[in-house]
Formats: sequence, structure tokens, C-alpha cells
Amino acid sequence: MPTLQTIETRPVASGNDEPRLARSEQQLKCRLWSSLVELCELLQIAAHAMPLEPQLFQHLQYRPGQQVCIDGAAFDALYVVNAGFLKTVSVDEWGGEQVLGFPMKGDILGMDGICNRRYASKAVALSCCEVIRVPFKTLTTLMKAHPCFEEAMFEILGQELTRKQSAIGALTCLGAAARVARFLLLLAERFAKIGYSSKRYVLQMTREEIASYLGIKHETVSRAISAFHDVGLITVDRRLVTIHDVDALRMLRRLSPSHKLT
Amino acid sequence: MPTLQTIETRPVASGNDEPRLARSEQQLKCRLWSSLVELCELLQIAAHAMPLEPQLFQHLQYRPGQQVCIDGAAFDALYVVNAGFLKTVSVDEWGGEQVLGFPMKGDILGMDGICNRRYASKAVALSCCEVIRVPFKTLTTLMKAHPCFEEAMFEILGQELTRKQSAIGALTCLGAAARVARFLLLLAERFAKIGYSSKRYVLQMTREEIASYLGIKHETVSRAISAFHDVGLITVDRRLVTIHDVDALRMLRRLSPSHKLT
DNA sequence: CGCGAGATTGACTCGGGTCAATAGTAGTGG
DNA sequence: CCACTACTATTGACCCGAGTCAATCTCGCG
Repeated sequence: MPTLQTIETRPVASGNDEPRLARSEQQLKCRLWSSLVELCELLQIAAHAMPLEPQLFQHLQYRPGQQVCIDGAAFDALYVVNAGFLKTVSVDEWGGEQVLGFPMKGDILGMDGICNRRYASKAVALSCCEVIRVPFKTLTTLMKAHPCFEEAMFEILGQELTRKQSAIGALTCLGAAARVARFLLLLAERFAKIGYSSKRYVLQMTREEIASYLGIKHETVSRAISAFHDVGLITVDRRLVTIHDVDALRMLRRLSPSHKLT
Repeated sequence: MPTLQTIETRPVASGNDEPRLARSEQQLKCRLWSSLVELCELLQIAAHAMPLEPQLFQHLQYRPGQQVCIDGAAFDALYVVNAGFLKTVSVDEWGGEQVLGFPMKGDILGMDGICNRRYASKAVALSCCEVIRVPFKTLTTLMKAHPCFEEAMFEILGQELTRKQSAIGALTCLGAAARVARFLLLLAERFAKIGYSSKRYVLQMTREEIASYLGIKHETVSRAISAFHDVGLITVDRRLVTIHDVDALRMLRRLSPSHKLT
């Protein structure tokens, strides 16, 4: 069963598990449409003086393993994650898969389709999740009508660029352990931003997926995590991570395999 | 004059070098302004039915070593490279430098400033070069006035995203030799696109800079290049590269340190 | 209860980083 | 014009981090 708290697990706390919606095979129907204002606050866009467009946006729900964006499909909309966790994966020409990211609440799916009008990666649900569909046409219309919206879009694309840049920086100059430390800290920050605990959270992905994302092997991820655990920086129980010493992790984060750069 | 051929060197040919402008400390003044239409064709934007804005854009010239964008400075304009070669470099909080790219004719500098209104990297001229300044304010005004322009901007940002994504892919799953092969091929393509030979070109950057860009050490770059040379795929003389077997290089490009991905 | 996916851990190997020596080239100044 | 120096590049010897291969363990599920 899709265990709704796989999605909702706040700090993790509530020990209870997967009860009620076990039976429902199809998507649940909690809320089907969102207004523009709701969308803006999800995206953390200053909706100040946001025009009261009658525009409504459709909600879509998925269960673990289902695909939200399909690699290669025609691009016609962006999707904003409203709840749940996903991974985005690119499939190269020889079938190799590479995890690109782990979108969660407030993140946007499908931006890589903007340039060729075709999605360049697929998004797969890791837990039950819900996304809001934003047709690209609607988006451009809104941007023309409301300058503040256009600005926000540039802001978002710019952020994405910056984020990828920093990922490149990490890949080029950090060793395996440092990458894992960085990953754990970044996850913590993102959880905090959407109201979860930043000290204690559940990894929604396998070690294998983390490894692919970080450009290392899953055994190496395991070893790094175990090492952090052994020296008391964190506690790990299966997928549950508890961070004890944020500062020490931050130090570790800058460790390279003996400082590569100049 | 800044040796126009340092800029114009077609296949490389003209062996002559750094003579005459040694004295002129300040920039030359060959052409100071470009029209919107000229800018569009430089960017390869379909300027079809492009409105005849009276708008003119300032040209700026730099000599090797000079900075075009300054890391941390307030963002107020993008710069389009009109001639010459540069490198973009990010400086992390501990002083380490990382080469992010090697912009050339038609490329855009400064996009990483969009999100925080502050440049996140610096651009340094590798040869004499000339860029066209496009104030961001002007850009947004133009976009509002002409939808096709807005579309073009999204196209450009999207492309940049895709490019960075592919760079990440390379970093995570290619070995050192494959990265170098990929680099040489990508350079060849880019040279071809701006009218140079794709078979024979001059590397405008040091091995060290290539290494930083690829996330490996300069000795490794040297070894990879020597290896390609030794088996006859390419010929290398100092900075001059001649590619003999594009297809073989393309094969090499997919070599990982024993296929990492799943 | 057995099965298979995920995770952990150990032993071995190797790609690429480190250190060091050599050399070609360019710029400087006498 | 030629030494002198600094920078860039190449090459070799050595070593370590992380990949590879494999065994074991746990958990969840049929």
C-alpha cells in the first residue's frame, strides 16, 4: 500500500503506518484543481498584487514507479510538485540511466523540454505523489499579461542554472565522501524548506539511485554513510537518517580526494 | 591593433604573432555599435520580421587576461561574444578556481547573474576579443514588446540548461580519456558552427584550464592527448590540433572507466 | 518459509592523482 | 643578440581512492 505517510511523514515521528488507502488502486482525489494564487505560494513566488486570474490548474496523482514526464514526449507543460517525492532520470543513447535529481514539494518538472519542445528526461514517482500541471501556453500568456510573472520565470530558470553549475562544481572537485556529505546536507535544507525536520528524515531513494546521482558506486555510498555513522556524525537505520553534527558534515563537505583544484 | 588574426585566425595558418598593438594599452575602436538585427543574427535567432528597433548595442573590447564579467559584481547586462575566445571561471569560497566554459563567437556571458542579480562567475579573455553589451533592462523591454524575442530568450536559457545537464552526464560517467575526446569533438563542432575548420584548430587555453574544466589533472590531459596522437587519431603540435579520425574519437568518447552506469 | 531486492562489508585491482625531472617557448633585460 | 627566468607541456615512477567482485544480511512479500 502506498502508505500516505510515505508522503506525509512529517519529522517521521508518527510510528503508525500504511493503513487506509491501501485498497484504492487508482489515484486518490483529494483536490483536483488549484488557483493561480495557490500555485504561486507553492512556488514561493511573491504573489503580492497577483491578479485574480480565474485560471485553474489541474492536479495529477501518481503511485510509486509511475512516470510523470516521459522522456522524448512532446513538451507542452511544466509540472509543479505538490506532494511526494520523485526522481528525474536521463536515458542516454546506449540505454544507460543517470539520475539527475530528486524533486519534491515546490520543485518543477519538465524544464528541460523548453529548448527542443521535447522532454529530455523522465520523472518517476518514488512515493505516492501529486503534481500540478501548468500548460506552457498558459504560462507564456500569463507572463505577457503580468510582468512580475515573467520576472519570476526568469528567476526560476536562473536558479536552476545556478544549481546545475554548483552540481558540476561538486562533481569536479569533491571526493566520494564529500559528495555524500553534501548530498545529505542539501537534502536536509530542502526538507527544512518544505516544513519537514532537517535533522531527521527518510531517504526516499535507494543507495543505487543516490550513487547514480552523485556519480559514484552504491558500495561507495554505503561505505561513506557507514563511516559517518561510525564516527557519530549521523545515525542511519535503513532509510532513516538522523544528523547529529551538521557543522562537522559541512567541514567534510569540502574534502576533496586531496584538494584537486590548482 | 590587437592582431586581428589572434581573433580571426581561420584555420590557424598565419604564423605571425603579437606585434603591433603592444603599445596600445586601451581598446581599439573598430566598430562601436551594433543594431538589433545584427545581434540577432550573431545569436542565430530568426530575425524574421524582426521589428526595426532603433536600439543600438555597445561593443567592448578586451585584451588577453582582462576580465569581462566580474564575479560578484551587480548584474545589469548580458554580453554576447562577437569575436575572440574567453574562459569563464567560478571562484569558490575557499579561493579554488574552476573553469566553467570557453565561450566564443555567438555565446552569451553573464546568464548566471539572472537569479541573484549578481554575477556568479567571472569571464576572462584568452585572446583579444570583442563583446556586445546587452543591458538586461533593454532585454526585458524588448521581450515584452516582441513575443518572438521572449521565445528566443527561453530557448537560449533552455539550451544552456540542457548543455549543463549533458556536462553533468559526462562528468559522472566518463573516464578521463573519454572526457578529453568529448572535449575535442565539442570544440570542433563549435568551431565549425562559427565558420572555422572543425578538423584543425588552435586550442586557446592551457592544458591546465582544460583539466580544470574537465575535472581532471593537467598531466592526465597531456597523457590522453599524447595517447590519441600516438595511435594516429589526431596530431598535436603544441596548441594546434588536427583531427584525423572523427569516428574513432566518437567511439572513444563513450568509454567510461569500465562503464559505470548500472 | 523461501525468494529477491536492497544494503553492508571485505579483498583485490586499477585509473588517475601526486611528485618530480626535463624541456620547449616566450618575455625581459642587459 | 643572447642569457635568464617563468610558464607551459610532456613523461615517468609511485600510490591511493574508488571501482569491481563477491559473500552475507535484512527486510518485505508472495
